[in-house]
Formats: sequence, C-alpha cells, structure tokens
Amino acid sequence: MPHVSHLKSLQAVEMAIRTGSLKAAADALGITPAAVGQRIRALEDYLGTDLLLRGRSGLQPTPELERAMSDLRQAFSALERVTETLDFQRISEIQVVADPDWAELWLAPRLPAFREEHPNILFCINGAGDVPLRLGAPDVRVDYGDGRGEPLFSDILVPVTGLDNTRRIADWDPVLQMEGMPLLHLDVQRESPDHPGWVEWFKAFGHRESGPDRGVHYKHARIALEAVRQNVGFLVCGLSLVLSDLDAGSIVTPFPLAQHLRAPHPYRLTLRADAARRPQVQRFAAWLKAEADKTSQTLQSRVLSG
Amino acid sequence: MPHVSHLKSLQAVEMAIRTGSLKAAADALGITPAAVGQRIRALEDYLGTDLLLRGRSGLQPTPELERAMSDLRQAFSALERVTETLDFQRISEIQVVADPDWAELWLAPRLPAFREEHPNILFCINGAGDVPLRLGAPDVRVDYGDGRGEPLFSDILVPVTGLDNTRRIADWDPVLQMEGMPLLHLDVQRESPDHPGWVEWFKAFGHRESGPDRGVHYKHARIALEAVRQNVGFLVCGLSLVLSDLDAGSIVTPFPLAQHLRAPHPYRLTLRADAARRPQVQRFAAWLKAEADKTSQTLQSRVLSG
DNA sequence: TTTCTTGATAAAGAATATCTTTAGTAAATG
DNA sequence: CATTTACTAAAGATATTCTTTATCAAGAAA
Repeated sequence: MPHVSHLKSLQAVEMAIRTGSLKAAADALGITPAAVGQRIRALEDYLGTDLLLRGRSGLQPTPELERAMSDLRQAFSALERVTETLDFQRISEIQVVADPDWAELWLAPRLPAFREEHPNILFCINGAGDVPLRLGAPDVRVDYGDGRGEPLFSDILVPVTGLDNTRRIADWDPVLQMEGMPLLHLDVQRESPDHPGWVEWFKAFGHRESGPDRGVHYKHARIALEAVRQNVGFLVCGLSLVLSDLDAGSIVTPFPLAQHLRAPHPYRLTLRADAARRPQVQRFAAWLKAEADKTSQTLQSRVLSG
Repeated sequence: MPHVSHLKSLQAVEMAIRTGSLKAAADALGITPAAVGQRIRALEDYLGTDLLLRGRSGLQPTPELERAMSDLRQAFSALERVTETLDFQRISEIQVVADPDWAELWLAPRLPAFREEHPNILFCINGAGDVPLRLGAPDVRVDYGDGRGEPLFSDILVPVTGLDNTRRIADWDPVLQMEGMPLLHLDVQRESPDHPGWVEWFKAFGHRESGPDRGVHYKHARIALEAVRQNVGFLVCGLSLVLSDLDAGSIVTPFPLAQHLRAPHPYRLTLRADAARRPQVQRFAAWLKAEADKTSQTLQSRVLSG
C-alpha cells in the first residue's frame, strides 16, 4: 500500500495549475513564490519528471501530470470541503473579565471588527454577551494595576469636556482658568491613588486652587462621559477611552495634551493557562495586543502633536 | 478562499480511522505511534474539538469528524490514485560503469535485493542490463584505484582454490606447500603493481620459491574463479568477490586468512554531478555505501576470526 | 489478585522540512 | 533599449515533524 507523500507539494502543484502562476498560487497559500517553486521542484525531483511547463506567461501541466490532474483536483476540492465542514463547526466561546470602564469604552468599540473576522467566536464579557457567564476563572482577564500579566498599554490622563464648555474657559481668569468650573469625578479617583484625577492634575498644572475635589462623582466612566458630552462639566479621563469621541468632535480636550498625567499602571492581559492553548484564545490575545499597540502609537502621537 | 492546512494531520486522522488504531496508522505511514498522536492532536488543538474517541480497543470518529469523514476518505483515495499515477510513470534508469570484476562478482549478486525494493529503477551496467547504453558520462562510476571518489571498501587479497586441492597441499612439502602447485593469475596482476598476485603473496608469506609467476592467466576474475571451482588451480583473489562462494563451500581458502595482502586501493564511487540530484541515484548510492560497509565489516571479522 | 503485554500519551531534544531573504536571470512590456 | 514581471538559486532562519524515552491505563494471562 503506497502511502501518500509530498502532500504540500501536491497542494502547491494543484494550486499553481488552478491559479495559472506560481505567484498567484503563493498568494493563495500565504507563502512566497520561491517557496511554491521549491515545493513543486521537490516533487519533481522525487519523481524524476517535470510536472509543470513554465511557459511564457502561463503554466501548463506536462502530459505526465495531466494524467493525474483530474484526481488531484478532486482530492483538493474534497479536502476543502473537509476543512470547511470542520471549521464551520468550530464554535468557540471566550469568557472575558475586564476593567469595566476599559471594556465599555476601549474594547467594546473595537470588538466588532474582530468578530467580523471570526464569526465562530462567541464572547461573554463581564457576564454579558453572546453566551452566558460560566463558573470559574475566565479565559481572558484584563486588569488595571501592577499585578501579573502582560502590559497592553499605559493610558494618558487628560481633562475632557463638552464642546460648549471650551468657550466658557476663555471668558474667565486667564491664569486660573478652571476656577469655579463644574468638575466631574470618577469614584475610583477618590478611592484609589492609582487613579489620579483633578486633584493631581491641578497640582501638576495649576489652573485652579480651590476645591479640586468638589463636584459630582460617577461610578462608571461611560456615564460620566455621557454627562461630559452634555456639557455638564469637566472630567479627567483616560485618553484611550475617548479617542473616538475626540475624532467625532463630541468631546474635546480643553488644554494642551502636553498637560497630561501618566496612568501609574498599564492595563494588563492574563490568559488562563488552560485556555491559552486554544487557538481562538490565542488569536484573540494576539489581536488584543495588536490593537493595544495601535492605541499606544496613537496616544504617543496625539500627545506629541497637540 | 480558505486554503487547506494541516494536511498531514488530516492524513493521520484518515489513516487512523481507516486502520482502527494509532499504531496501525503509524505503521502504514512509516512513522511512530507517538508522531501520529501528535499530528492528530495538533489538528484537534487547532480546531478546539476532539476528532477521535480513543475508546478501549478501537478508535471512533466524534460526530464532528463523522460529518467530514466522507469527504476525507474521498480526498485521500483520490490522492492515492494521484500518487499511483505519478509513481507508475516514474521509470528511471541508472547508467553504471564499474570495474568489471567488481561488477560481476560483488555488485551482481547484491543488486537483486535492491531491485526488488525499487522495481522502477532500471539499470545498464557496463553496457548491459535492462536498458541500452547511453552516450556520455554514466550516472555512477565505481573504479578501483586512487583517483577521486568516495571510497567504498578496501579489499583483502587471499589465495583461493577448489575443494579437492586442499587435500593435495597436505600431501606435500610441509614448508613449501605450494611448490609445484598449478597457479592461476589475472592479467592485471602482471600488468599492474596495483593488483598484487602470487608473486607478492609468496614474497610475503613463503610457501613456494620457484616460478611464482608461472601458470595460466585469465582476463576476467569470473572465468578464473570458474576454473578455481573446477580445481584447476590456485588463485590470489579479492576476498570480497568470493564471499558467497566461501559460504556455499564451492571455494575454500587453503591458508589462514591472516596471511593476506591488503589491496593498495579501495573501490571508489563517483556520481555525475547532474545525476547526483536524482533521488533514484541518491538511493542507489546510499545503498551501495551501506552494502560496502557491510562488506567491510565482513572482511574484518573473517580476517580476525580465521 | 498479580503480572505481562499492548497501545496511547507526554516531554524533550534531534532531525528535517519548509520558508523567507537576497540576488540573479530571462522573457515580456513600455 | 530600459523596465517590469515572474521565476529560480542559494543560504540561512524558522518551524514543523519525528524519534526517543518514560509513563500510564486497560485488557490478557498466570
């Protein structure tokens, strides 16, 4: 019983004939043209026969190969059905627990792009999503802090406000511009030194001397930002969480971005050891890191340019 | 267009189902059971689904795999037809030019074993064989001498004779036992100092003082050995060329093998650069070297043990 | 039961196969 | 002609794939 060898070579040959050129085959297979050529030549060497006529602009099977082409096509079309069948069934869910503000304001707007590419992957994020919460440790955690876990990115904290409020600043004291302005805070900003807020910002950059901790406190950044959009007041907030608002113009940064505080800690990613083996989780993690890198870049350039 | 990945894993899965066990699949594929398990698990990990139920004494496809099995079988049966078609066409001939005595007496008796394993490889050895001689340099050369080429083995030269002649020795002069005995020679032994014969042997070990170069001269060792078998006389000959005769008892070595001459040169193998790329030639060369090594071993142990 | 055998699995390192890179060639195109 | 395009060659880097070795579990035999 002759067992089949040179599977990848056969695949390359089939693809080369199907697409009509090594380059096109290479693209289809996600490798370089040189690699396709090598695969094919390996088989040709093994057989001691040429298989492809590399004619001018276009490939042709030699008579030897021609006799096998029908079965070859059939084989790979069957294999494609196999992978399609298997892939289709490969539903997978990922349980995510993350810092609530980050999940709502950074992850949520980015996730649809990932889900479009991976419709088989279902999510449960902080208990809500496609699938119900499961007991036990989540597959993926993203926490703000100095614990373990791979850093994703470190945020930049800046004052933000609604469109109308910027004008109000201009009308007031040119030095202590924020004096008397309505301040908004997050609960964590008074509860934890890891979350700098107005108090720290005024200390660093001035603009106000009295009652830096006065004003409304919100539990969730999303709610606070909603208030900001409605010109309720001024909030110190992670720049990464309002990038789309800034682009849309629904929120503005009233001060130069050079006047910012660095978040004391990064957001950190941890995978449950068990889950880290699943390719779906690996892909999600890789995507998270890539997106986080993009955000890092964006934060950098924003701070530098304005 | 989803291109097919994990080809080898799919092959392993198909074979495992077909044969009913990882071990059997491993044998069929010519690898170890552990490797089969790894291939399969790689795919299972990738998909995030189990594919095989490793039940007690027998494998079963999971429902997920079951849905793909039909196409999977079809794919690999088509691939087997492909390789059969291609393999069938893969006739290949190897042109060999070699020392005639070596070719007739060493290569010829060993070659059938190789040809059994490689029925697609046809030979033309010194102009004769499956296929006619072709013009130009041969694919493989085996020469005796000090030229270029990889040494195969160095021969050991000893006196040989037919069964009946051994008794005659015992009847004669206990010191100069060979005095008066009929000597056989090869043409090359008088024409070339690279081929020691009786003259050199007597000089080294005694047993005769007069007319060491007297007697019949043969062109081919094969003919000379035929005469030896018929008790025509005594011949100094490469031990490697008479191993099967010694085993069969049709020829004997009348003196202790310790009384031997070393051939001044080894047999040497050279491949035409062009031909060396062909896998068939590579396999033949590898086989030659392996057989030569065996012969080396055999010569060693014979000389030492008796 | 205990012991032996067989088949499957895990981990680690070795051996290959495979890919990318870089450079170079020949045909097609402007 | 000069340029582009597709393919090829060689070398080194990277990954996969395999073997080895040891262990485990289950069934067969003592």
